[in-house]
Amino acid sequence: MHPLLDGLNPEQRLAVTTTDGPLLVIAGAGSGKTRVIVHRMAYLLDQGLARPEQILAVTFTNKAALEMKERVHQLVPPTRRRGELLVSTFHSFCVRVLRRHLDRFGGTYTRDFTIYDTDDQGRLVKACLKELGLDEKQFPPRMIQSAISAAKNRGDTPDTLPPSSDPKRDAIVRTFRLYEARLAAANALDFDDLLLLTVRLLRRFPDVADDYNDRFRYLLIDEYQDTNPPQFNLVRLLTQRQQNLCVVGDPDQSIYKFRAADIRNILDFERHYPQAKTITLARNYRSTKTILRAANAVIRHNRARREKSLTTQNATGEPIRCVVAPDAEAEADFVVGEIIRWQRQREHLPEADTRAAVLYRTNAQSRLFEEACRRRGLPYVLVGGFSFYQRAEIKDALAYLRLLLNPHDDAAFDRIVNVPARGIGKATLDILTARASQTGVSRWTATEHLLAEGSLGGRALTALSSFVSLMRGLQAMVEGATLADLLQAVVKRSGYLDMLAQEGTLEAESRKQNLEELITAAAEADERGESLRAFLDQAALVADTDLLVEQARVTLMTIHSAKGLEFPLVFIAGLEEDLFPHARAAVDPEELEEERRLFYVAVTRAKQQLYLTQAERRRVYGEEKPTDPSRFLDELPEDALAISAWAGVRAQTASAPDGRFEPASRPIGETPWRRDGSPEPRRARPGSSARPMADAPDRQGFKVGDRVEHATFGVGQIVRVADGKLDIAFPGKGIKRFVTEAAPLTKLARR
DNA sequence: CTATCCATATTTTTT
DNA sequence: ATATGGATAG
Repeated sequence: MHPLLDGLNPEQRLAVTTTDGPLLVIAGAGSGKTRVIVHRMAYLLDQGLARPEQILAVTFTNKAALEMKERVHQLVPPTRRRGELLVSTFHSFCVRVLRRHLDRFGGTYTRDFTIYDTDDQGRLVKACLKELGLDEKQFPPRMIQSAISAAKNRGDTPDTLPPSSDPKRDAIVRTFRLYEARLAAANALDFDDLLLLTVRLLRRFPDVADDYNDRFRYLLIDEYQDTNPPQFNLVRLLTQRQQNLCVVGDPDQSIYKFRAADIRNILDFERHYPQAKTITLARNYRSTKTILRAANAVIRHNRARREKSLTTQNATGEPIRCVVAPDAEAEADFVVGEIIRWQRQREHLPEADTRAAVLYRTNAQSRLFEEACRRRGLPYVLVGGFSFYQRAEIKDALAYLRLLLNPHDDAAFDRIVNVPARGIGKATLDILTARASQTGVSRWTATEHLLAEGSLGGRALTALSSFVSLMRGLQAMVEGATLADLLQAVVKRSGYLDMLAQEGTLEAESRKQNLEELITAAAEADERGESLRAFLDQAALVADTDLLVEQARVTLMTIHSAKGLEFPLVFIAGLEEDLFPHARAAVDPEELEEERRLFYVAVTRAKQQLYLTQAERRRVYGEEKPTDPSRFLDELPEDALAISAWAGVRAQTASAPDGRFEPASRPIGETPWRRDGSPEPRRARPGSSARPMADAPDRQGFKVGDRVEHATFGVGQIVRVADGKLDIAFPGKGIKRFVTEAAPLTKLARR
């Protein structure tokens, strides 16, 4: 047998070797679909069916792309893969195409376009509403924003939408029109545009489409159930000349409807490609029988689905443990305590077999788990939330760079024109806005016009012209200087560093450190020979999961971020009505089914042991409210659970004599953790937060709970002191370990 | 024009 | 509980 097929089951082998024509691989959770894609690519290369540059593989995140590429490289000797194997996300691929060909349109858009992220988009929508005199209360920007995005993904433009007497529809259409005009004036594309314009480009210029059709002889699409209409169109356009298309996905794991993903793409694949062969991978290699049985039972409650039941030869495994905690803090404490206990029992095992994940529905839940981890000194990595590239100072610095590359980037302009404050206030900006919208030019051009006319008052004139000369001076550097030097000049000459220095707060210090880290990243990009353009593209398109540290033994993330990942130990937290399923989803039966698929995804992340937790009370908008158990809990087979009753489980809070926190809740039948028979003291009141772990201070006087500053990572909190090593949690960056003597640390005052 | 205070909404999920 | 935005004062 061919060595690349070794260790694959018959269906997987078939999926790897059926290389001719369209192929649909319905791959259940944990059925080794990534493995199939990887081996398929390796097989194509090995058999000489394609050279690397003739293969295009599309994954859901850049991280997955990198990993997949690496795995192919491991399977195929370098001699067989001269040329670049293209594995990327749809968005990254489209940026590549557009950077090459967008000029063909001739109009306002050029290949120097800027990418507007969700944040920029939101600001723009707000500005448009304001300009149109529409009330934000009546038409929430977020709602308008998603309406515009939905319309775009349906293929609508402001012109195809008829004027409506419904004030809401009317507001949407008018905002949509202005929004598109402003984007065009700024030579900016939002995330949706990246896909839409690529489709339009390939349609309008058949020679370009032909080029790509000739180049890519094999197309592989992962997570096909989450493709949206423009992505589908793109796939269509790339398979005009040949249909060596392999799509892999699981309809039961479709969880991105809010992003316009259309599950029909995968359900109707055989209709779209009549020649298609279909292979189903129904054997699960990941989870225990118990976990899989639960997953199957849950997903069976969805009506709109094709029946598919996964089987496994794995062990039966432990029952799924369900725990009700009195409140969310106790829930987090319990989870962290269990992780510690579980990992201790497995100290002798390889690290990969001791990894744990805490999954939750909303990012807001992450904080509690972070805090619990810190209290217990458990190192963790947080995925998502406010990632590095979402920090204000990082976005500010990048906005300077964006403006240097594209002066018409209005979002960048607005972001930094008065940051740091240089005397350009509301009045001046209003004049600027008026001029820009009257003449339909960018804010930068409007500024130039205003300055040239000399119609501005003295103070505004000085302020604006100093800004313009700052940018011109920096612009002169763009060609010659390295990225790192350019960035350094930006933060220095703009006065950004001075502003931070003047603030003198810890917060400002930490921001400064973040900027230094960005400069380090720029220096690394310099070493890779990356252009400023590539650096900014990457910053706009990185997903939070892309930054995930694989080695972390504990990962906190939303279920959405966990798609495609697996862990021996998984906790699904917050199993409460209105949280999971989320209140906004529970009203619509279709959305409820999507929530259930989300739950299915969460359950199937677990390999060995699964915990489901609920908090009996949870703070919502600062107010404690009682919760109801999630309806999903009722959908699990009772005999797969460690407890079956959910109502009325009320555990007392236990606290250990040495001040450590113990889980405040436990499954029925387990004795509370207590060393002596003393009456249980009440838990610290909210507000006076928990005492940190009472580790002995080391000889430099660093204690758990101290706030410290590190030269590179900024301000953090010590979470563990042991064996001459310090674990320090840096907000948003996870926990790093240092050797006490060597670490460049400064102790800071307690908050 | 900037800084500060107070009211208000805010929580799905992400390329 | 916290972030944002508007109003007010300096």
